[in-house]
Amino acid sequence: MQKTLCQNCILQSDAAIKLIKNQLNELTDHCSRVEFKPGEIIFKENAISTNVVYIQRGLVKIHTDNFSKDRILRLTKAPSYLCLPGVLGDSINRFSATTIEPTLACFIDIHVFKKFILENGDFAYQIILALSQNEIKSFQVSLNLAQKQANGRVADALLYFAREIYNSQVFMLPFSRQELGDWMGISRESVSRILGEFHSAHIIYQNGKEITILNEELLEQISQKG
Amino acid sequence: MQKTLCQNCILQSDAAIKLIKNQLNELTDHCSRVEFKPGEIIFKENAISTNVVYIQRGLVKIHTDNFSKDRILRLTKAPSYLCLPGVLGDSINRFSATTIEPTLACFIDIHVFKKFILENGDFAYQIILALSQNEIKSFQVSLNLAQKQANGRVADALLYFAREIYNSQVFMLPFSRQELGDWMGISRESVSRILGEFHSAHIIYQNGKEITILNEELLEQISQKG
DNA sequence: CGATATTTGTGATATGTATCACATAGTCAC
DNA sequence: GTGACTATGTGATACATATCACAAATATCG
Repeated sequence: MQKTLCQNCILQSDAAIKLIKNQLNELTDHCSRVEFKPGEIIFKENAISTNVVYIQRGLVKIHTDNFSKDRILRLTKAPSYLCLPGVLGDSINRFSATTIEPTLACFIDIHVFKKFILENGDFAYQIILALSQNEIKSFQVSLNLAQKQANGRVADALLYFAREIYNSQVFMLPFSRQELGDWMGISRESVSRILGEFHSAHIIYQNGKEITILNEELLEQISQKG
Repeated sequence: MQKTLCQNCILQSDAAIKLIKNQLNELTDHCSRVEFKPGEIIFKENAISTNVVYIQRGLVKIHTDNFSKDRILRLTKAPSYLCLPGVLGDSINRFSATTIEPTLACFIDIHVFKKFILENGDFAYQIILALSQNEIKSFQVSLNLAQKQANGRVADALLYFAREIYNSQVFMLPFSRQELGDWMGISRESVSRILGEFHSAHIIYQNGKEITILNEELLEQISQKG
C-alpha cells in the first residue's frame, strides 16, 4: 500500500475529475492504492467492507461461489468503480472480485465517498451515469443467458474480448475453458467442442489460449441467432 | 394527464422526500401524472424520451422484443423509478415498459431530474442506493438464468410473486404461461408441465391463473437446487 | 348466445448439452 | 529431466427441454 496524491493522479475517474481541491485533498487522506497480480483476490463475498474500490488499471472478474460452483457474473475493465451496491447498502460484499490481469486499485473510505455524493452533485451524477450503464449491460447479459444456445454464448464471449477488452482480433484468452464455461453457464467440455468447431470452420484460429478471430461477421451472426 | 401538487403527494419516493420546498414546487411544474390500465404501454424501446418515470402505484414489466420474441427482463413494483439508464445516457429507451396491473405513473422532466441530482446530494444518494439495489438483483437474475434448470426457475418465479409482489401464498398470476416462459427463458409447454407437476406433488394448487403455494419450503429447495 | 380466437395441457419426437470416461498435452516443482 | 498435477480434447451416453401436433378449455366479440 502507498499513499497517493489524488490531485496528481493521471488515472482519475470521470467522477473524481468533478471533485474540487479540498475534496481531492480529503480523498488523498482516505485513499490507498494497491497493486495486484493476476488471480489475486481484491475482496471476498460476505466480507464486511468499508471501502469503495476504484480500478485504475487492469481487468477484474466479479464472481460468486455461493452454489459450490464458481460463477462469473461480470468482467470489469479499468477505469471503473467496483461493486458499490453491497458496500453502499449494508457494507457487506455480495460478490467476490478477483484480478485476471495486473491491476491497480484504489481503496476509498466509504464515508468519504458518501460525503462526496452528498456534497458534490457533479460527482454523484457521474456515479449515477456509470451505474446506469451497468444496468443496461446487466440486462443484455440476462438476455444472452436466457435466450442463446451454447455456441451463441461462446461467440458472444469471443466478440466481447475482441471488442470490449482487447480491441484486437488477436488476443490471449485470460480464462481457462472451465472459467469460460463458468462465465457463460455451460460446461467446459462444451466450450472445448464449440471452440473446436469454430476453428474447423475457420471462424477463429485457436492455439491454446491464443485466439484469432478470422470471420467476425459470421461470429456476429452466430451470436445474434443464438 | 393531470397536474399534481408534488408537495402534497403521499406517494413520494425516498428520493423526493429529500427535496426542499423550492425543488418540490419545481417538480410540480415539470411532472405529470398518468393512470394506466393493465397491458398499456408506458414507453417503447428505441423511442426518444425526455422523462424519467416514477411508478407510484402498480406493477410494470420491463421487456424487449428485439429478437422477434418477447423477453421480459424485470418486474418493477411501485414505488420505483423506471429505467433511468437509457434516459440519462442518451435519452433513448433501451427497453419497453408495459403495465401488468393498474398503475399510476409520474413523468418527470429529465432536466429537472438531473438538476435535482446536481443540487441535492440527499436526492442523488437515494437514487444511487436504488440503482445499487437493482444491480444486485440483476446479478441474482443472471445467476438464476445461467445456472438453474426449468423447474428451479419456475419455483423461483412463484416464490417471487408470493414474496415480493403479493405478500401472500394465494395470488392470481398476472401472466399467461407464455409470458412466464418469456420471463424465465423457457417454453410455454414446459411451464405448463412443471406447474402441473408441482400441482400433482401438492407443492402448489393451481386453477388457471389462481395459484396457492402449499409447500413453500419444498419450493424453496427446488429453487435452490436448480 | 353462438362463432371464433386465444390459451392451455399433453403426448411423441428431435435436439442440444451435461455428464462420464479416458487419452493427451501442457505446466510446475524439485 | 522426471514425476505429479492440471488443463484440454473427444467419444459415448443420458437427460432435459424445445418443438411439433393436436385436443380441450377458456375468453372474446358481434
